[in-house]
Amino acid sequence: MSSVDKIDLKIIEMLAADSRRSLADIGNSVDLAPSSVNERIRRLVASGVIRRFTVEVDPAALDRATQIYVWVALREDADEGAFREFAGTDPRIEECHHVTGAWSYLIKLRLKDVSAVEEFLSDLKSANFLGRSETVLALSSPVEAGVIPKGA
Amino acid sequence: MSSVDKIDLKIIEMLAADSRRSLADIGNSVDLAPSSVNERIRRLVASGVIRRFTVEVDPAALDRATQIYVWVALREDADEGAFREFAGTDPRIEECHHVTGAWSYLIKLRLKDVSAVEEFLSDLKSANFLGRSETVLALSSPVEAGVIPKGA
DNA sequence: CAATATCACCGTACTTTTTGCGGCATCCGA
DNA sequence: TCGGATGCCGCAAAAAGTACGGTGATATTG
Repeated sequence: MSSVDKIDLKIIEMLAADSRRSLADIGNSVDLAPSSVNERIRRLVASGVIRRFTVEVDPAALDRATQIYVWVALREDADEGAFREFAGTDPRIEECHHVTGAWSYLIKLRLKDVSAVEEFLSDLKSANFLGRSETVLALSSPVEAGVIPKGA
Repeated sequence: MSSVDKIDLKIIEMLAADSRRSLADIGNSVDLAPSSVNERIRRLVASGVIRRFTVEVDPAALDRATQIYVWVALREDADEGAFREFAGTDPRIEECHHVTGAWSYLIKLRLKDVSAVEEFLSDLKSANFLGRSETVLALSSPVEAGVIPKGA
């Protein structure tokens, strides 16, 4: 079994904080030789526990400083498969969840500014997805992660 | 001014997809010498455009496969500063936004399972933050990022 | 308009890190 | 108790990252 033990967890934590740390450096913290740390990381990646090495970027630098949530009820006749496809492709959509409650989907957007919301909604509408929707703006975010551009 | 030109953007994209790509490899794609790519990355990090090198982890491996949104209205007498402090510290909270609309905060949680929601709400309550709340479960997520553990 | 300063890039030499692999101890199952 | 696996180690080779002086283009200024 691929268990992810205490040491793996510590390694993951260190990599999450700074994935450029050297194997020797990490090895020091977990009391393992560099080659052993390497082997563990290799296994974590191979088993899919670590999905990818990446960078976290300042949203403002990418013109995506504005965070917006949109509750969506799809049209009765909407092609739900096509909608999911659209959601996965559109770079403005950071998250999209099928949710409990009165609405069917919750979409999280990252946009340049609030004026871009209108364009997004009109895109949804012209693709015949949109029944009703409700938009919520994030005014400030005590806890927020940076952006990580979607994989190609 | 720190502009982030076309080339920087491409570099960022490549690093986002795989931050372990070699400078030589990246250099090939943007037609720059390794040392030049290095210099650009150094500047992107120094200027804060790239916030950190990190890893994206499978939520399930960290026992955080369940995504939950909680609308929160703070108690009238709640210490808002303390609440923000709490939100920033609690590892269960992935995001916390002050939002427009009927509720004051929108919190995104990553938990082991739905049963952990109750515990979270009771924590909020016993810290005297909670006025009213409404919980929304994510059933499935067409678009979802992996977890990136908060920095220490 | 010419002299000069600045900037980004390049190539090379140097250092550090990663990677591959044989060998060894330990733990488990037969 | 006897394999057999598993995880770790250390070393050597390969690769990657880093530092830096030099160069040409572009911008600045007298």
